[in-house]
Order: sequence, then structure tokens, then C-alpha cells
Amino acid sequence: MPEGHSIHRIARQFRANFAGRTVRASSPQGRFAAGAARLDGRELTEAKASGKHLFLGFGPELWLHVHLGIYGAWDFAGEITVDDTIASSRGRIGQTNQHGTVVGAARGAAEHEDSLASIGAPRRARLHMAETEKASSAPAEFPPEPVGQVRVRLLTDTAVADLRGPTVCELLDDAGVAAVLDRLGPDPALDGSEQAEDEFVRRAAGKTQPIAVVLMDQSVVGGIGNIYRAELLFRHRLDPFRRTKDVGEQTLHELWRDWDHLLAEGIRTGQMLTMDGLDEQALQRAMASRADRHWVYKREGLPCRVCGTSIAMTEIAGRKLYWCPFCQKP
DNA sequence: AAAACATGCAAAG
DNA sequence: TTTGCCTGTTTTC
Repeated sequence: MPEGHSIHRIARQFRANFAGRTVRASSPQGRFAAGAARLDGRELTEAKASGKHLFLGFGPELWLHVHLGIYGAWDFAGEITVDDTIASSRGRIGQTNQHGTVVGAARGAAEHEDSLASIGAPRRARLHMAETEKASSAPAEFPPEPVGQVRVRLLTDTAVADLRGPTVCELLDDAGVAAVLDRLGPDPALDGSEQAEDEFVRRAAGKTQPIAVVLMDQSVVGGIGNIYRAELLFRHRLDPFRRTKDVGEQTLHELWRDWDHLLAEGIRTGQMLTMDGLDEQALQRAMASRADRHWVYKREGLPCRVCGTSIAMTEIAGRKLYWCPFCQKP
């Protein structure tokens, strides 16, 4: 279920707790036994994300490539770093100032940094990372017994990471990683350059498919899922069904920059906050209820926050699409 | 408590 | 086009 921000946070977790460590690798479930055997005893050297894809490097020419799909999750335990704004309570989100503006909102790739004030020294804990995150107290024993269908377990002296339910879990060499990255569209959190922005516009601009479909096409731009798609379209008051070639390059550039902004916020907070500038009260409501968290996503039949029109929903390309028929008129 | 649903994707048919 | 993944969350009974 996770969209791009979650995968970047998982990559960061691996950098913080596993990079530079020798790992024991196994497949408690058995379905990745051969792959785990090849990883076993090697050093985890690198962790990066592009779109919804995670790449863990194990020295030269050996990568673990993971895609979580809908059900996938990583569970960390042991001596691990924890983002305390998430914690077990589902968290307080970023400080807001008197204008209701989010303070410290990242504005680009340069600000996607690992060193966040909210992440302290490693401590004994457990951390579930999927589309949402939940921290809890550490299991009594280390390493803990695998729970459920653990495809891969990566274990250091002090930390363990269990992968369950992935759509993709495979080993690649450098060329294999390059091939995957090549078929993926640019990801502003991986590459916030102007070239990446131009690449997105180039990949999108000529398409006759609806903009709602193209935004979720991972070969056009990385990391946008069903929620960010719906919310981006509303934020730009765009008719979801307009052919992408008719959207205009200016708007495509604006969509890229807004995605950069939302993704940076998602990575920073661990939450998909798609309504900027909420006051404290609205923020509390948003945290308490999904229906109060977004402009249109999962708000079918509820009044549009801007014009009061009933939010519409239909299925397009097998996924539910939410939009305001008035604000996002053709 | 049980059922329905989902913030994807790839493989199978 | 359908199925499998294999789980957490939300909704319904």
C-alpha cells in the first residue's frame, strides 16, 4: 500500500541501522532461501529508493530489489533509530506557525536529509514500516521469533529486519538495477534536478491517456499512488480525464514541483498530509480521521471542502479515482 | 467477531 | 483479464 514517501523512509531506516554492517540473511518462509544464502555474511553497503522500489546494496554487483505491493511491510526490531514524531501514538505532525503554515517544510531534494532532529540514538524498540508506521516496545528476546510469512530476514548483532508480503523480492547485479531504474520515471526525492523535472515532462507531455492515469504510471514519474494522485489533481483543480497532451507543459511542471513538495513532506513527517496550512484544530481532526485528512480521497458523497459539491468516485484503470466535479470541471 | 477493503505490481491464463 | 501476494485497517453484523 505504501506510496513513495514510505519507501524513502524505509531506505533511510536501513542506512541508519544496517549500512556498514555484516548481515546474516535467511528466509524463514523458505521462498527466498537461495537468494538469502547469497546475501548471507555480506555487508550492507547502500540503501536507496526510486519511486516505490527499494534497493539494498551488498557490495559490488549484488543488490536486493524489493517492491512492497499492497500488503508488503518491513518490521525492524532490536537497537534501532525511531522517529519520535511517529511513535506509537500516530503522532504529532510538524509544527505550524501562527499563519498555519508548516514550518520547515522541505522544498526540494536538497532537503531530503537523513539527519532529522526527531530521530535520536538507537534504542531497543520495534518498528513496523508499511504504508503507515508504528513503533512499539522491543520484543523480549533478540532476535525475536519470525511472525507470519517472513520472506527475508536480515540480521546484525543488534538489529533485525523482516520482510513480509512483497510483490517483488529479487537479487540483481548492477546492470539489473540500472535496467529497473531506466524503466522507472524520475523521482524528485532521488533526483530533484531540473533535468529530472524535464524528463518527467518529456515522458508525460505527448500521452493521450487521461492525466489521472499518467500520474500513476510509474514509468512516467515515480512514487505517486492512488492518494497522492487524487490529491495532486485536486490541488491543481485539474479535470482527471483531460488527455495529458492537452494539459500543457506549464501545468506539468507545476505538478512535478508540487509532487516534490508533497513527497518531501511525506518523507519528513511519515504521513500523507495533502492539505497544507491546516490550523492546529484541523490538524488534530486530520490525524484522528482519514476523512478529514484529504481534499477528495475517500470522500465520495461528502461535500467538497471548497465548493460543497458532492465528491465523485469512479474506477479507472482498475483503481478508484476521487474528484470534485465542479472544482475539476473539464 | 467477521467481513470487506486497500496507499500495486507481476505472473498466469 | 484474472489471480496471487498475505497483512493491517476499516466497516458491517
